[in-house]
Amino acid sequence: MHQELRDNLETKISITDREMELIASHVTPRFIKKRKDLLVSGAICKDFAFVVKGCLRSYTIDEKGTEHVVQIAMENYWIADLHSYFTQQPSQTNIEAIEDSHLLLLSASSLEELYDQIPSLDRFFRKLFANALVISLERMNQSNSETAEKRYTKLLKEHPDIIRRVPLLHIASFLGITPESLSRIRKQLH
Amino acid sequence: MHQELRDNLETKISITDREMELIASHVTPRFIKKRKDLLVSGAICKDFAFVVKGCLRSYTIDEKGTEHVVQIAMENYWIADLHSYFTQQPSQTNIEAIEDSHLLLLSASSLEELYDQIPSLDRFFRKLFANALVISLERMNQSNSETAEKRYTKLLKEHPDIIRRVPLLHIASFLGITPESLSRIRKQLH
DNA sequence: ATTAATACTTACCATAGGTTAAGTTAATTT
DNA sequence: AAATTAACTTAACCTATGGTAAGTATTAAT
Repeated sequence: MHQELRDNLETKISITDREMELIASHVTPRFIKKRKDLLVSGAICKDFAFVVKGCLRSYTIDEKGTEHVVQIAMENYWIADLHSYFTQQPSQTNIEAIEDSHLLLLSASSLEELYDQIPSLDRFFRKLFANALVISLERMNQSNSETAEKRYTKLLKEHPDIIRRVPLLHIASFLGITPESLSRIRKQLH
Repeated sequence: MHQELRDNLETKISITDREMELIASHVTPRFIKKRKDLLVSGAICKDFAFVVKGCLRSYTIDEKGTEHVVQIAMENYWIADLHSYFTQQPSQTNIEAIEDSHLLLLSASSLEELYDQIPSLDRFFRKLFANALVISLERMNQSNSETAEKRYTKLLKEHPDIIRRVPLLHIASFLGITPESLSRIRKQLH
């Protein structure tokens, strides 16, 4: 269970056995059933979740009641409402399991302690956030420069796993279009 | 000239005089005239630029030759093509001064050295990238959930400085619409 | 197995924003 | 200060995507 986390950390930093024990002692395993919530908007996002197995989405709900998917996280991804997590203010975001999922939860206070005891964790998350930022800016740019059809075909090519495992209505929302539009786009692509 | 940078670092970490001297020795001042390029696509993004004074934009150009503004940076902001900077691969992005600007440039190799000599810089950039990520995800979400008019009025309210100092055509592009559309929106708002 | 809920599709009409084109205003350069 | 270039506006028309509604298919619950 902790091995996946260790492997993930070791993609960016090196970790000693002692350090890993310390990290493991701060992390809480959590199983969550499909369609159950890890976070509901209004609550404070207590934990940064590392996905050992499964699939989750974070999303907001606008005034009209429409959902907007912010992030889709599968194995070896991290998911949270970072704004709420960092500030410990109420979340605007919901996080829900798309499949039965195994998570490792790291609370904000635990992470603060770990930053002080294992300085390379600053480096790990510096790299993690920098990567995520590059991806987010690229996604924003695509949203401003490409049609929904191109965004879909690009996602299909680069993340076929998402297309396979995530319901179309959530993919549509992630792409910023309605399920009806994505259905039409798919049809045009035969 | 280095004081602005020190102040910026000290919003997130504390810095000793010795550390600041070391940082200063790795940083290159650069003056850039309005409408001149700091980075052209195809080149490798050598430097992370801290804006002491002035205003710049990063943007991509699509197949049709249309520009898409990715980032607008004014005083105390950092700007670069992060993907190119981290990987030292050719950039897809251009960076251009919107006003005559004073910058402090930090090369990728200098930054690597500094990370090893001043561990708290990992923490500084961890926080910087985390903040930027939160903002980028929020911007993406707005793009998926709000009309161009709402996005404009929100920008007007939260960043009146941008509206004042940046030409409308670049603001339009940043918002993901054409200058004609933004002009129409402005008219409707009287 | 049946029922109920969730996911997906289709079609028709509506609209925000894009495209084109022409003009005006403002900022630079000579 | 004239000339040039960049920035902004307006209007008529067009298109990608949204909204609504009704139906089918799939998955989950009883």
